[in-house]
Amino acid sequence: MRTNLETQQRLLEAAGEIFATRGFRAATVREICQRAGANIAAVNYHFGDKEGLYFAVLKSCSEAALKKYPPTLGLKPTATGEERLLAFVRSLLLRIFDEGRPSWHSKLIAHEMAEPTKALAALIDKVYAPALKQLEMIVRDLASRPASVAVVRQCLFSILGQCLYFQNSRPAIQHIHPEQGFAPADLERLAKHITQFSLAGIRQATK
Amino acid sequence: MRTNLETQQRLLEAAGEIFATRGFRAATVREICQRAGANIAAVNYHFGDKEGLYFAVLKSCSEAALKKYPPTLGLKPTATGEERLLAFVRSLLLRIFDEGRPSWHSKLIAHEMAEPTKALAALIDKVYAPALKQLEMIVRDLASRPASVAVVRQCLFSILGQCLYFQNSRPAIQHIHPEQGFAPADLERLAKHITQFSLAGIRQATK
DNA sequence: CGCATTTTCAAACATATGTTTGGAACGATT
DNA sequence: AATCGTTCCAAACATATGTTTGAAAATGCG
Repeated sequence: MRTNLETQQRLLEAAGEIFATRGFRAATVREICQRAGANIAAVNYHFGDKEGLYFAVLKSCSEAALKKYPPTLGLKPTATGEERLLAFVRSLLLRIFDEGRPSWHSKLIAHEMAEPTKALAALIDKVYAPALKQLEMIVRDLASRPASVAVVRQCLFSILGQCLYFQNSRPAIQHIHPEQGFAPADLERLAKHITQFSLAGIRQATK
Repeated sequence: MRTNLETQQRLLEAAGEIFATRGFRAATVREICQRAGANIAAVNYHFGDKEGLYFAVLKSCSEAALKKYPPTLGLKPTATGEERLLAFVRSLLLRIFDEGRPSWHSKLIAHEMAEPTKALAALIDKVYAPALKQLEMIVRDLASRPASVAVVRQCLFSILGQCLYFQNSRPAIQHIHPEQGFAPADLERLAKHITQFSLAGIRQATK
């Protein structure tokens, strides 16, 4: 009962990376098994079929991402709205630019958006919607005065859009601005910019 | 010499729609030919291979999008920076939410970002980079004072990100906010929000 | 019309890919 | 050591897909 779990684990690892880079459909079971050092039949034996493996990968990566960058963000209850916004933005950027599972998670979601599978709805409910809800609290807190649902929502879109841009347009960014780095210091600068930019935007939208 | 062009045209139409929804790899020649009412061999006869058809589609869709929403935006030379920003944002949103070729173009780019093909670099140089350059002029004009390259760039990212969010996360948006409409009036409201939000952000970043 | 070129078509081909299968190897338990 | 359930594996299978082919149909032209 050890090699069993080890093989499953290796498959999850290999599949996570390959699904993240190629998407569900373009990823091949053969490539996954080869990288995992497993037989071609291993996927069907351990996960039923390719789709079962994919769902398991999504589950595994979601949990890994939420564990490495927990929604609480390690903030004190006394943190100001601005601090919480910065923490939210920073954690999102860190997840996007991380190497390994957390970034797989972002890439998997990106692929789902471009070419949805049956897993999309559940993934949104489990990961995407809670993050939005959390951001909504922050924005309401930062608003100059009680804001309408529509205005708050537009601010959410503006903030999320600024962060996810680096997920969804990275090839273009790197092609046009090859000198732009994304080391931790760069990300911190970026997070601060997005936070300040959004703070001004929120105040403008709720003044 | 008539049916010839007609078949090529039908193939381009059908392929545009299918490549846009499924991406290059997941789209099948058979489905494209069926929708175009052409024989399976038509793609290879007229475009060499599937990739040739894909390149032709990209070219066709780029031209169609730039023709329907030209970079000049129909603005007077006397337009203020704010008007030009609004026009830029609006045209981008219109292209994203359009039905037909202009939206195919956006979707094709989105697929390229998620799973790049050999066409990506040329596509960026031809379409993406010029738009960025144009936006850069607007931002520099709106800055409170001469801004560094880095600050301007971050503002570009912020604005583009807000717009492209609706391209790259639409499934999530529609799932979480099913009541959110995207009729012309909604898009106008959205464009105004993004413009005002960004205006405040730019001023904050360049103060 | 007669002929050459172009275009269309049904079928076949070659390859890739998810899945199944029957048996072998393995590990735990008695 | 013997047995039983689990896991692994090489091979085969079924299907999907891009491409090719050779002939038929259509088209242009004198």
